[in-house]
Amino acid sequence: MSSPGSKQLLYARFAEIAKALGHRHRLEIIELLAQGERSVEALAERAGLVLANASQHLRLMRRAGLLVSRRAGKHIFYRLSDPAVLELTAALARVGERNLAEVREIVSGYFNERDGMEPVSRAELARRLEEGLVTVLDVRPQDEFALGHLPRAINIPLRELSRRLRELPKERAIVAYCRGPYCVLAFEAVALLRRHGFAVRRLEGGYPEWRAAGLPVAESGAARA
Amino acid sequence: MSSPGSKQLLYARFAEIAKALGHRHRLEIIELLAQGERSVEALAERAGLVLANASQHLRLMRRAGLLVSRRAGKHIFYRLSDPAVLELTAALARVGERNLAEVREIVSGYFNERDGMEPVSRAELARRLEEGLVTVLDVRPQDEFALGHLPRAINIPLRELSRRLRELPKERAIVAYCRGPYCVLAFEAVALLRRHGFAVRRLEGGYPEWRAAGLPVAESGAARA
DNA sequence: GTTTCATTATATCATTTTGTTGAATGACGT
DNA sequence: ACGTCATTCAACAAAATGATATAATGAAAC
Repeated sequence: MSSPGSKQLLYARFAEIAKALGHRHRLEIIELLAQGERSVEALAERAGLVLANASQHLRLMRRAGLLVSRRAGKHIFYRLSDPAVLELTAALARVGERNLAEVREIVSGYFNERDGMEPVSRAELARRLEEGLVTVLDVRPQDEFALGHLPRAINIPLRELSRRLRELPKERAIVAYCRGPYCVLAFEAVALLRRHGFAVRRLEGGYPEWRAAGLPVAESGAARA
Repeated sequence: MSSPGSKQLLYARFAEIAKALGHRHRLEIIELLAQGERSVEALAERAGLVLANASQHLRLMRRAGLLVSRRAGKHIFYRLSDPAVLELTAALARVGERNLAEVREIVSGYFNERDGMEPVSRAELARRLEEGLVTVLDVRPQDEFALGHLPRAINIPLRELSRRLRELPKERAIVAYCRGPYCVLAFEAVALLRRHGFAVRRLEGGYPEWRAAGLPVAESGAARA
């Protein structure tokens, strides 16, 4: 070919980005960062990695252009470099769901067993929120809720849910959400609440998808260090 | 976490897909397959790989769900499993262009040097095609043209272009295209034709993007083995 | 049924990636 | 300046990946 290698160079860079996505733990870190900026330590703890290992993964993704970091005091905070990163992981998931039998089995097995109902679309929830007809339940950990959440959402982390059921209304519709399409928290919450007779459905996607769609969000203002 | 590992399984699968994209040669193979179905041998030759090596890469991508294969006679033909694969590589490129300085430099260096003008958008070309005001030039190799091309496009492979200039009109606008956004053929063609005084611009993206947008395409009918 | 030939599988080796440990860096508080 | 602490770097072993040569497969042609 007469190509002078510019394409080769570009594709080498693009391949690096793909490689940076090509690890279970790194995809999980991206899911966490989609909730908002976090320190290396917080990410390591949440992802179940030792600090140095998490640091390695983060550095790799930063070099690939997926993440950016900033220093604040003695902590270093990472965040997604660009909303396009979320589109990228969404495209990855879509290819998987449509072309890998095993993925479809996991989804229909585990996830549909917890919630066989269709999720509530973002558009529908936005409408019903305006009408004030629905209680929105955020089952993520408190710190993630603080970084940003749906308007008027109440936060009951999944692990506290069973002992805080009285905070939820029985006569109103509830819509639960968490980190994203493959986050198990909302599925578990829906299964638990249904067993207790609540009228609960799950939101399509999670908080990052809601925000990426340009819908209104709220912040607790608290954690912004 | 209380998660029973379903998410881990899913993310492991998704990571495999990303890994399958994480190699320069494999991205190039995908670019080629975006033009249409091809045999292992044809792909190996076009990508500059030895057969066994190409076969390995293809198998890997098939297992990841990016490709599917079918047997026809003694040849095995691969193709993209899903249009979502193209969306995935497009998302990859977008993250690269927006977040890697080196990518921007290559694009503005090599590519913009050949064609500093804005490309013609697909919508605009579609409109001007209906009005019959434009000559569409496909500079890909003949066999790729045969697999599908823009309506009324004429095919002059780049390597024949300089000795077939008389086939092109001087007084009409020309729009050139090739395999996709990072294919060098159309850039080289535009540079060459401008030097010879033709009024030529480049199409946004290439044939795969045109077809993915749902715009009309033509086939030479020839190569369909 | 044997031969042919495109493709895939296997074996091998060099290279890269991953995870761990412990040391080094660099900003902060005293 | 000094110690403290979060993060990164460096060094290692284990695992994976990539490329090549060669063998095996399996459909097609005779």
